[in-house]
Amino acid sequence: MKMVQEGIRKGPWTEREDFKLNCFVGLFGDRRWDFIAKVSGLNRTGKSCRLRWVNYLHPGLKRGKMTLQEERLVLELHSKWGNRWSRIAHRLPGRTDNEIKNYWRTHMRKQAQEKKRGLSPSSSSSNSCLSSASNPTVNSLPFPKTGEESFYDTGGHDIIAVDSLSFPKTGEESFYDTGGPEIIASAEKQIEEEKAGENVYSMDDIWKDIALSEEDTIKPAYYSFSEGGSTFSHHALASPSWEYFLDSLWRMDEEVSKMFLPTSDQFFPCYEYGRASLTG
DNA sequence: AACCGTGGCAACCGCCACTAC
DNA sequence: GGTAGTGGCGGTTGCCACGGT
Repeated sequence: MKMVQEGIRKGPWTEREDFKLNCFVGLFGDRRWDFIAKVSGLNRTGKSCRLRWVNYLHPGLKRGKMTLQEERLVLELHSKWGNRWSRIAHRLPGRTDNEIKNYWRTHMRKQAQEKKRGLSPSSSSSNSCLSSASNPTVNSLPFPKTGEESFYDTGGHDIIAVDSLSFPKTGEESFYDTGGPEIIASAEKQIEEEKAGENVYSMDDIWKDIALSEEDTIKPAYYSFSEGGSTFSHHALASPSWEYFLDSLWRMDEEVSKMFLPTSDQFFPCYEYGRASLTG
C-alpha cells in the first residue's frame, strides 16, 4: 500500500527546480529517481523528476524544429514500429519520445484535416513536403489496414524509394541538423540490423551514442564559475539558485550525505562554491 | 483591440515490466 | 512464488503563444 504523498508539487517546473534537479542528477546519476526526488527536496515524484530530466534537462537534447531528415525518419520508423515512440526516439539522437509523439500527433492531425478538406498536396509547403516524403515510405511498407493508414493516403502518387528522395537544403535544416544523411543512414542500417537480430540498445548506450554524435554539433550551454580557485561548470539554467541547492544538501540525511559526498567528483566543486558563497 | 481557432509543447496518468526482498 | 517498489512507456490533457478574422 502506498499512501498518496501530500504536498507533492505538480505542474510546470521552475528554474530553481530545474537547477536543483540538474545538480542532483549530476551527483547521483539519472537512475535513482525516487531517491533523487526525496533527497533533493523538490517535492516532486521520482517519475516527474525523470520525465523533466529526460524531456527537458538532459544535455544531449536538441531543441528546435525537426529537420526534414528527422521527419522522414519518424515517418519511416513509425510505419515499421507503430507507436513505439521510445524506440523511434532511440534512432533520433537528441529527440525524446515525447517530442516525437507530439510531432506525430500534430502531423496526423494535419493529415487528417487535409484529407477531410480534400486539399491538394500544395496546400502548404511543409505539409506537402511531408506528404511527399511520407507516402513513398509508408506505401511501400507492409502496413496493416487501419484507419491510421488512411492519413497517409493523399491520392496515390507515384512511389519512389525513400532513399532517393532529395530535400531542399535550407539554412534551418543545416542549423538543426545533427548529422543529416549520416544519422539517417546509420539509423536505417540499425533498423536492418534489428530486423535480423533485434539488437536493442540500453538507455546508457543510447545516451552514449547521443553524446558521441552530438559532441561536435551540440554545444550545451554551461555555466562556468571560476571563483576563489574553484571552478564549477554546470548545464545552463536561466537563474542559478545556489541557496536552494545548498539548502537541500544541508538538509540531506546525514547518512545519505556520508554515503555519496566523498565519492562524488562532481560534488566538491559544487560544495566548494557553495561554501565560498556562504562564507563570502 | 478583442475574440477565436490552432499548433506546439510540457506534464500527468495509468499500465506494464523488472527487480529486490 | 508472491509482493512491493521503482522505472519506463504510451496515451492523454491542459496551457500558452500565435495568427487570422
